[in-house]
Amino acid sequence: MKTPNKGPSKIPPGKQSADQVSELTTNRLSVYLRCLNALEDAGIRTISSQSLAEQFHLNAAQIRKDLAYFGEFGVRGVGYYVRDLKRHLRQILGLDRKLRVAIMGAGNLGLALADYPGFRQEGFEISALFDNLREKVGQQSRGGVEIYDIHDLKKVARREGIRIAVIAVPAPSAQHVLGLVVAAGIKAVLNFSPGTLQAPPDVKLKSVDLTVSLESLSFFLAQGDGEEG
Amino acid sequence: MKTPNKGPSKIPPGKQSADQVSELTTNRLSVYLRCLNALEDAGIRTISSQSLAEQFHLNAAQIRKDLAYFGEFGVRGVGYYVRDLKRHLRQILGLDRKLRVAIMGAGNLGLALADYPGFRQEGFEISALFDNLREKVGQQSRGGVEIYDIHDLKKVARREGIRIAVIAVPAPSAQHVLGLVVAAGIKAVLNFSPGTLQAPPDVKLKSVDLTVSLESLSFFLAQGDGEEG
DNA sequence: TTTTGTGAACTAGTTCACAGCT
DNA sequence: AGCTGTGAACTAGTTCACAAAA
Repeated sequence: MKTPNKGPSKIPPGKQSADQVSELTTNRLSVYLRCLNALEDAGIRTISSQSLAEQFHLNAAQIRKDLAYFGEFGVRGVGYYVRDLKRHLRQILGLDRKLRVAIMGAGNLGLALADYPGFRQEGFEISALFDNLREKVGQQSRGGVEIYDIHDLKKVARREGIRIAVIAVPAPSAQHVLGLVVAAGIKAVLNFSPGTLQAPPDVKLKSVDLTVSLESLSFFLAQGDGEEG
Repeated sequence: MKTPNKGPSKIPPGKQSADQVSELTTNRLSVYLRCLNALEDAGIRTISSQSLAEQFHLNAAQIRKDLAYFGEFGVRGVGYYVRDLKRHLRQILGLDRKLRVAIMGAGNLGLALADYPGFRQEGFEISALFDNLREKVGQQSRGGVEIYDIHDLKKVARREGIRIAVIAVPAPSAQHVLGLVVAAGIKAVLNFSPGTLQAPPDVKLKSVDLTVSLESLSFFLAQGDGEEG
């Protein structure tokens, strides 16, 4: 037995044990889903972890292990049915329903994200932009996303059923805006502002720090310039 | 023995051993640098790893260990001199010179990134946008970044001394554009298009995958919805 | 035979705890 | 005394390798 910890109940076949699954694993599930989409478009019906790994430069054992956290989706001697596994992954990732997203900040970045086609796929819908500038409120993005006054966040979020907020405001307002988002009952936040934000423990905050990314590239270049001639 | 490779020479005090430093460490160096900037603005001259850790929710031992890869910057009994450590970090990260950046793709996202203020700080300069649409070439972003024809990448990159490319083109063209970037001799790439790209081993490719980030939030919400009432 | 699912081994990353410097 | 720098202990994550299923 592998789990001596958890009291009496062994986890049933339809597991969903969730908490002990690392974020690295769940991120990879997204990647697998994308691979499966490509395979299905190519007319492939069935795939082994081995060949999935080869085609997309992954590790076969890791794929199997990641999937095993959530159930037994494969068939020994065969592999995985593409359509089946896709359905399971979409269900695990919560993509089997429409998820509504608000973007905080209707500046350059916010407007770009509102119309970003990658956000539209797989069940996400950008429902609203929010800003505090009078002249922006009432306008809409090129793609047709309405800009609301940030003070109406709670009302609009409730009405539209918004579950995710994207923070694309200048760094100095980010913590304040996060506070408004949390107060509106939104539990999942994707933050693009640089620097660390403080969120309550029941709120999932994921940050994309463009400064850190760029500086990491700078480090790489500095190494190359220093060493080899 | 785990490292039978590295011959005799122990690394000298001015280390810079680079390769064996993990990316997690170098990413944290960026974070430390940002913290130090804040401290200096606040007029703090000296800081211990302990209080740096407390103020910014980090681990003191990890800070010390991260810094120790690159030298001995602290003073026992005192801590680190803020200004000094800042200078060292900027030098380690290669931020002690201007780094020129090109953005591939003058769509919504590319234009937003071109004018993104976070990119301008710490020695980065957005020198050019590139697109393949005739009507965009010759225009410029609101912030004044010129849009060039993507076929002139090699020429412009050489002339302007561009060291970093940001890929903000639609997913289907991303691999092709990466090829052009590599052919232009650019060795560091920040990719915003979803999906995996293949780059030669001497090119550093860092990807920001917005789809994966959003789906990770979706997973979190799905867990919450499933479990608790 | 093929390929999964998974314990065991391994590798990487983090935190502890303390010797030694100031 | 106070704090760094660092080996040792610990924790997390990955890969191996094989028994069991189809």
